Amino acid sequence: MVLSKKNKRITIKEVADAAGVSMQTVSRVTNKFSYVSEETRQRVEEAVEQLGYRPSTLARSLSQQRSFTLGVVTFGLKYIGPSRTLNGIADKADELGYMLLTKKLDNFDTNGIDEVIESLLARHVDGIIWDVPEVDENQTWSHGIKSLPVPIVLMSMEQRPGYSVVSMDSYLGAQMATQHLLDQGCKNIGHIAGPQDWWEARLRQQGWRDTLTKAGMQVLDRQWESGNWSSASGAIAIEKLLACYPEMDGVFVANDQMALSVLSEACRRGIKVPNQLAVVGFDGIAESANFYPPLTTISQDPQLLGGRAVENLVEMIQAIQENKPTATQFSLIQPTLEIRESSKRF
Amino acid sequence: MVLSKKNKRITIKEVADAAGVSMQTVSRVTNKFSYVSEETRQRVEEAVEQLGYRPSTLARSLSQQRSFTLGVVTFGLKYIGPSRTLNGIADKADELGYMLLTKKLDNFDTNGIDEVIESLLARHVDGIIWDVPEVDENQTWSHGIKSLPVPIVLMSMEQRPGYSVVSMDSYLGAQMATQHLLDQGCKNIGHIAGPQDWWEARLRQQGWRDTLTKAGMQVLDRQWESGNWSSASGAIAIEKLLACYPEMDGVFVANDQMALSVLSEACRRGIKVPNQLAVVGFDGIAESANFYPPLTTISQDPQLLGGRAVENLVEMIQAIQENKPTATQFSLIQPTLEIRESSKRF
DNA sequence: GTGAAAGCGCTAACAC
DNA sequence: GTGTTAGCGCTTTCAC
Repeated sequence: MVLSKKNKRITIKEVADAAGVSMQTVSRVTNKFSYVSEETRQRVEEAVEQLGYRPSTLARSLSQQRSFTLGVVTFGLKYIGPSRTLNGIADKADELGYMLLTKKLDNFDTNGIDEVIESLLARHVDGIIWDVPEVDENQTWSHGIKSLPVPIVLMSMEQRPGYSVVSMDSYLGAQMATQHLLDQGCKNIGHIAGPQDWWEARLRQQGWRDTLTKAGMQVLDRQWESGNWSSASGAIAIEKLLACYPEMDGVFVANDQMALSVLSEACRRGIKVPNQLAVVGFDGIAESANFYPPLTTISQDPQLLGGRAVENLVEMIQAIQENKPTATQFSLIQPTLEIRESSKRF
Repeated sequence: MVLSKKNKRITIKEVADAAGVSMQTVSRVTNKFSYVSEETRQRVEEAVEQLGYRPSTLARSLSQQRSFTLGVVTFGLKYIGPSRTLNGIADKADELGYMLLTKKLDNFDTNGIDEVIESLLARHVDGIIWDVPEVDENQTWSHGIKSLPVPIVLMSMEQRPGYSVVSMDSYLGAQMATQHLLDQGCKNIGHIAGPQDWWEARLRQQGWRDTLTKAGMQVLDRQWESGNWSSASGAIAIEKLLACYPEMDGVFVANDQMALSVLSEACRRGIKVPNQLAVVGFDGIAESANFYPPLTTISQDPQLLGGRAVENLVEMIQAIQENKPTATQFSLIQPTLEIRESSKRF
């Protein structure tokens, strides 16, 4: 294959010349709207066809000061959660006529943030979706980005004034999970949490704790352990928990990957699930329905989550275009309880 | 938050005026290279700092006819495999100074293809990575894209003249898996395949079949079933297989998700893994180490796969810049056998 | 070393 | 309806 640098783009000017009209007229034809006589339109369309002309969105972006491109910053794309969200973002962006410029962040160090944002702005994105979980309270965000020239939607964070945020209601989900275990007659409900510097992990733990307290049970430190979301860490956590809290008859695990290890360990030790130990996970990954036994879980819809973020962002972009004030929103997406055999005692 | 349309960008001209130099000189400073007197450089840098000037990559792309942006077209981003590959692509792109314009394809209908490619070209990507599995032999690709103005790297496809392709050696992996089962003393080795219109699914099946044949065993139709990669489909497949091929003492499953269901079903029926049924999966997803029992699998490194695609693409881009001929490459990435308890009979 | 002019491909604003 | 002019923000080329 020999591609030469010379492989020149057909420009609007060439089309104009070929059709014997001005560039403006060609522009009018390719952008629909504004009237052009049927005859002229025909001639232009022919020229376009013949020359194989494709308008340059890039040039248009520069001239219009609008790129119809959104910047998306994600974290941990190699995990299933974030990529499902990205999938939701991509679908909705497509639907609304935007493309995605994606960038991943690998660690939470503050330096990278500016750089990432700059690289997106340099390419004139119309808005930014920030899907990097907040770790270590306020460390990550709130940082320096006081005044961005484009709107931004933050994902999976606490509500904060001046920003649009889209999050899943982890606290509610945790309550639903724990209450479900109580309803199943569990008397000693443990918890395997996510990394404690993640906001969502803390929320899930709090939901568990509060629900037990409200039910008049006390919560001891030996009743919970934390992992790092991975199955491997779940395996370690459940071992410790079984040792420290042997009377445990139900456990709420902060994500499905870790719950998988709980089920595996139960199998290995001959602990009967759900009768000796009822298990509830969180996330609702597709595979959880085929764990053994099938896992009861708090199911969230990342498609919806990502879609909502795009909707909010595009709303803001449009408001700016029309010089209206942009209202920030806080969207809390509700999870649902998916009851399966791992917890069904009756 | 009130963002106004007026939120103007600082341009190179403003910096030039502030520093009392020409635009050209500012450009020389921001782009390093080419000499500028130390004194002038200082003044310019100060002005840049003070005004908060950030060069517009967009404008530069137009003027240089080079965007340092790669287009990536993926399929099934919601699954873990494709997103791990995307992750690898993102990492390497970052390393080499490119950004990613991502687009997802949802179905294999040919119409969408042109449109997707056009939308990338309209934004002047320097090259394209096409990570859409080939379904229905030749249907998807080979199509109309006779002559793209930019280089492209195809992923997970057969070698084809005139194109650079990066694929995993599924055939080899399948052979390794099957041979391993033979080595463990299995006499009746079944297979759960992926969807038969996927190239990789066919390869994996062929590797299994050929290995058995070479070992002097015959392969009957009732020895295999196919699913659609999902755990749910794996559950159905293993049920059928157990019914039709009851003497089966080993099974090679085309991906880990489906293998999960095999393990679950075995557990449910009290079939001992690996002694009554040895199981080998494919992909090496992180969770497979925490299945019960831990799954032996053919592990592939999507990070490496994606990275290689970017490397090849960037090489081609650079060759074009330097007006050298671009050589196409076919890269086959080798998988490895990860032996765990699900197959370890001795 | 530094600057002026032309151009990348398109559209907004205003003429006619 | 259609054309002209002047940018969008930068780089390239060629003077000086």
